[in-house]
Amino acid sequence: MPETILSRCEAKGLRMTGQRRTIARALEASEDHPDAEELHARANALDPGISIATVYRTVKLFEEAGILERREFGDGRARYEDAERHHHGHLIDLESGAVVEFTDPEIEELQARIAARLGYELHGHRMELYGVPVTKPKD
Amino acid sequence: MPETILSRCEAKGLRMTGQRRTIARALEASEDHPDAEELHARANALDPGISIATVYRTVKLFEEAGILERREFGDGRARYEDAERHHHGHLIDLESGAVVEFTDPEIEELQARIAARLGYELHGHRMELYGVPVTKPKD
DNA sequence: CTAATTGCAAAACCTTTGCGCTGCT
DNA sequence: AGCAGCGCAAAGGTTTTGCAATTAG
Repeated sequence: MPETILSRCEAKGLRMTGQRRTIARALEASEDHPDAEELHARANALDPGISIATVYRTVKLFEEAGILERREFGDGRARYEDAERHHHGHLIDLESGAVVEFTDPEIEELQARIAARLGYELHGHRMELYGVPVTKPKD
Repeated sequence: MPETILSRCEAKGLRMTGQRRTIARALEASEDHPDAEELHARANALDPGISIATVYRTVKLFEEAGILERREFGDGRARYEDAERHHHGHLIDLESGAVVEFTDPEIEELQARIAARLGYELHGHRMELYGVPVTKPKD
């Protein structure tokens, strides 16, 4: 189901204003992990007049709705990516800050196994392991 | 080789002042991941009069020397731990912020394998994978 | 003795928030 | 019409930095 960010927002019952739609489109078009300032620039390139405060409010809204994932790679700024994109690892160059994205067939399995062993599901909380939100293995 | 933080600092040729020695002792005594404010409190409990600015300058110094590892768990503050402690994963409760520390015999191996596949060593930079600095597999 | 280090306070960042005004629904 | 959302600017929290005084080597 290749749902768009917009359709997932609507499915969650979020009120979709012009600004939110534009920010959703900017995210949709992003293959990388933009921070708030970068996302602000990309959204304004599509449709000018969106304030940085609205970007912050919107990514927080989307993140709490499970549509976005917020990441911190150690440079002090939060970065965002579509939560539906296939889970992947991030190899970070600590000197240049470059982020190399990759997928590994084993990491998902290992992650699920470790999470199960640690009994994360007992908490009923969202958990993160290796910087990646934990999803319940095999429903 | 159970070297102390202090001895590793000396081995790296760092100028060890009274404040740095105290901060090193506070870190040595920490089994968890204190942030700057918490570390400041612990160091001052050992020997009062250390400013928060010195704590920040010292953890940055130690981190650049490879003695400490800086972590970000998503709450906006950086946290620090002894780089020599056995590598472990962090399962983070996204609601409470609690950090569950664990070791897994497979993660180290998987990490080394992925890093090698991605050719990280070609860059000659320090890299981080899954929030853990990459160490060269099998020298 | 000389250069590195410290404390203080100010500044620099990133992010959040209060407040009127705008504009969906 | 009503209320959520918006932009602006101010405030908040964490980390960094300029400067004069201090201290390590």
